[in-house]
Amino acid sequence: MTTFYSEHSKVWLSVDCIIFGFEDDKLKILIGKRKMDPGRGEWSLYGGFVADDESVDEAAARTVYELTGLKNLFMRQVGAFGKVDRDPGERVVSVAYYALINVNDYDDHLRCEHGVEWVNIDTIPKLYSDHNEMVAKARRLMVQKLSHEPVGFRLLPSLFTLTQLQKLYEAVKGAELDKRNFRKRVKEMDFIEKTELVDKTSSKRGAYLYRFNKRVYNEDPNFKL
Amino acid sequence: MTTFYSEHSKVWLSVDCIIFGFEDDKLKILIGKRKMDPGRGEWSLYGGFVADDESVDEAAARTVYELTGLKNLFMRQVGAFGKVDRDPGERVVSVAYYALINVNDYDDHLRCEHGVEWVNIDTIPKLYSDHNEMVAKARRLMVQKLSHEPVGFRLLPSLFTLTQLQKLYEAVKGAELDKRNFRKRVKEMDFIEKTELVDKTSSKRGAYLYRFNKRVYNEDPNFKL
DNA sequence: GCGGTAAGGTGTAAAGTTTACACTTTACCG
DNA sequence: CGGTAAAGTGTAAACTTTACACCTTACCGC
Repeated sequence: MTTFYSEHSKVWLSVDCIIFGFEDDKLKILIGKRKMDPGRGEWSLYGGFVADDESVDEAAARTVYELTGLKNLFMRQVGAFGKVDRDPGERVVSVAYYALINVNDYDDHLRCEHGVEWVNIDTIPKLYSDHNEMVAKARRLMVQKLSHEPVGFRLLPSLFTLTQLQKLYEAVKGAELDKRNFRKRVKEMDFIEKTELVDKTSSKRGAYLYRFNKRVYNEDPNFKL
Repeated sequence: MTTFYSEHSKVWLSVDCIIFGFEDDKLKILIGKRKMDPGRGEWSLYGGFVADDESVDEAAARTVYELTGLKNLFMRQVGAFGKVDRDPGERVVSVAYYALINVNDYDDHLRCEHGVEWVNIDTIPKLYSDHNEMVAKARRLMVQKLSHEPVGFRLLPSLFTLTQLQKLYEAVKGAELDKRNFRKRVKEMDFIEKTELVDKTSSKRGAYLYRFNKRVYNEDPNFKL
């Protein structure tokens, strides 16, 4: 508030992305082995630098797009990570973001091209620099968000069964949920709409498919799971 | 993950601080009129630049120390604010932090020297750049934090009456609370200890002073108000 | 010294929310 | 046509939250 810009030093600013997916009843994130120094070969989040002509949010969205080809994802900032020595080479401050994707939307060839893998959130290896901290904070924020806003659907296909939804929330909360209590709550939320469609891939009998209706949600935005 | 640092541009990185205090039963923050261009004369948060040899967290703590002379405050990051044009002059990305202080600890001469004022959180004027956004987000996070962790005490003297504590939480929640229900909850939290001391400044009868005992809290860290 | 005043301090019952719990249905498969 | 495996359904007890009113104390002014 008292000095001129030019007296101060600039820093490199990067973004790192924690991309959450839900597969085999497990929460997972995308990580890969670093292809550049420093830290070549270490497990790492996918990231990039913030360019002159884009906001930090835009840089994060672009980075996720480069990796996945997906746009308009649900993304939120995790925070800025700014320890002096967090990057062994230079002073780089990084802003972490998390994103929610439906794993089916992510082309597997594209995934392999970038050399990233889905790894269970509970068994993340040691990551480059402070990336484990980023993941831990992202997870806390994500759990909080999914409990109070209807964004968990972003991790599922647009049509899903109640069992799928329950397994998702069990993975998020790290605890088993009671089927009857879970369904009771879902029934009270009118914006989780039952369709006439039935999924038979995971049971002989078949389960009704449900859908999240954003319009209906906006009329009475109350969510809790 | 694929390129070298030198191909990218650097940015100036600043910190901006939302300093919360509690005075006259109201939540307030410190703001001042900008003393530099661009934006000279506009209401603004107090901020500063991140130096080479300090982390972003350290820069925020130093900035608050410069302003208030206080150390070891409760501080949390609000987030990075990185729109391209958020600063009319140059590309500056700012990381916002909030801090909790007991207004009595802040020397009023020092406050005047820096030309900052306590302003009621509900009547913040238009601030410079994106500072209103920062304040809004800081407030959300602070309210959340104070509801689930015993940090509200940081806004009060180390000895406080239950009426003071209740007024604080009423200000935080923006709603009146029931005195009997409030005290019932407080009584269940053993780490809020009654002393034998009595405060007579705000009533003829006098009210017992209480104290937050961190040790006892750590043995059974459960807080909710 | 006594009545007014203004803040401090206290318990209980009703409403609402959360939890625990077990059996029937369906359709495929062998 | 019996076995199997997932889908689907209701109720009662425990717990939490809310609503609510009166007595106490000590100072002040008369």
